[in-house]
Amino acid sequence: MSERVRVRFAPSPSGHLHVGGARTALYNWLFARYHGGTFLLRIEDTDADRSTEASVEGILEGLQWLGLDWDEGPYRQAERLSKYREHAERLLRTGKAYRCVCTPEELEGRRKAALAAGRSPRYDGRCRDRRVEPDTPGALRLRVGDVGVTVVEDLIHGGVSFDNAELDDFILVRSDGVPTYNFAVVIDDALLHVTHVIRGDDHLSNTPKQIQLSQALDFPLPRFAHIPMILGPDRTRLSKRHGATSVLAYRDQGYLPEALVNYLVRLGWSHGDQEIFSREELIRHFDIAQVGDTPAIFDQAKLDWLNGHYIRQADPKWLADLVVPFWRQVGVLPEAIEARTAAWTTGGDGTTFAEAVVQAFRDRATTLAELAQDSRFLFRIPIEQDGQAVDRYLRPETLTHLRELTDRLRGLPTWSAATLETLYRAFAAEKGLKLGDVAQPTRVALTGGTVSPPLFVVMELVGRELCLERLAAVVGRTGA
RNA sequence: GGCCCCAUCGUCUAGCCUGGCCUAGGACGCCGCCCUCUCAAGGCGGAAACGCGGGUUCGAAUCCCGCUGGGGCCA
Repeated sequence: MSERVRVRFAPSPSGHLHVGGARTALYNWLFARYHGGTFLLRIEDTDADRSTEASVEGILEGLQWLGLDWDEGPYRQAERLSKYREHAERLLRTGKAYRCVCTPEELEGRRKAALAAGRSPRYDGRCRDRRVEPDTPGALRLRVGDVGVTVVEDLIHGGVSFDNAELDDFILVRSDGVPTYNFAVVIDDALLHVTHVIRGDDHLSNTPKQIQLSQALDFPLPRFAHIPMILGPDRTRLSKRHGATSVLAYRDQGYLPEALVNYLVRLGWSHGDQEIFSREELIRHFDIAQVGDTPAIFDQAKLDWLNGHYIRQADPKWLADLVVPFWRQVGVLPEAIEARTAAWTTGGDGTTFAEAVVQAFRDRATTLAELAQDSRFLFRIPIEQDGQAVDRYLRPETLTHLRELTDRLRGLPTWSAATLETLYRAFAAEKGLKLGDVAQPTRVALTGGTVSPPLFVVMELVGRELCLERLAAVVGRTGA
């Protein structure tokens, strides 16, 4: 490829950045980075009724979070209206386009009639040769020949041909002066020197029209790559009713951007058997020609697995910072974290309290939200008791043992996972018990449930003071 | 309705272009075992797919046609 690659992501700001759009952006971004080209961003906001500034901001935020940095833009179509007008006038002058004075109501009526009569609901071309005064209001239509075929040379689908007779004289500019999608896209892609149009499959049917238009305008044709869509579990186009589709919603649930990127890139593309890709590897290996042509179903379970993987791989320091807002969501305030951090002396290897927590809990969390929820009992806040666990593990005979253990814990010289384990093992051996016979009841007393990281790590993290308090509450004694 | 796209385990996919190496490979999920103070993580193992029908060929998941099914675009 001798020409300098220029690609674009062109969302319309009528909603959030959803995972389908994110994948399209990602493929464009990777294509640009692989070729050392330019990735530009364009906001398709000609539809003022449906476009919102909040949506623009959300889209930019989502892209930034995913690490998809753009080199140019964001361009806004709403600020480029004069360019569309200019080229519309040119088409009108050269006779490539004509003014159509049919009203929307008339068109709708004829469309219905055609459908009822079993004919195709295409525009019948009745204004094509009608002579109208230059300033007559009305829509602008492209004059499309009805012989021959238009072939889309697609990087993913190969040559796809459309009968020109199937194309009608589509509208370029509505009677209210607003350019249509197909018109604005062609103008902008040409004016911005876009070399490759990488977009969703749903635009494949629009492409012959855009090719016709490019030719009428004497614009060079970009290359096309129409990537298959992402579907929901019911095999229909992914939408809100399939649950979270917004990129920022995944962020807010505690997914890591690298996990989402890794998941999305593999949805429709593969590189042998490799599942995990660093950003550098993606840039090195991503080949648009390797993108498959079959639609893919979004699978939350696999995303969860990847997210868990990335959480386990992540630098604990970085994770510890990320988890703070999630703790807040489950009622752990920053002051509580600060207090624990200040009191945290064990370890001595320089790891902070939060880092130690992350290391202890990350093997069993798929999201940061889950990690925060699982670890909230470490703080001095009311904890939920699992009634079944209490009934099962905190029976009178075990409480006797816990009472004795409490006394020994109070006198333990050094409060660390290692010394605690030694103490517990010695106690169990002395009483002829299995470790689990005393470990599980202790776990229930401290955490409220039967599931946690290794007990002695948990005890170290909870700290002697709070451990003794919670044990005392359970064995029915006060005063630690 | 017309046109266009698509069709390998439940899901993501390798293989298809350039037929034989496919007893169809990997991953997620699921099931089992190991590890073990619980749950995970990790390790090991298992069940699980070429939509159907015709061709072409010595031979087809791979090429061709049809059907069926799904998706999309036209409003």
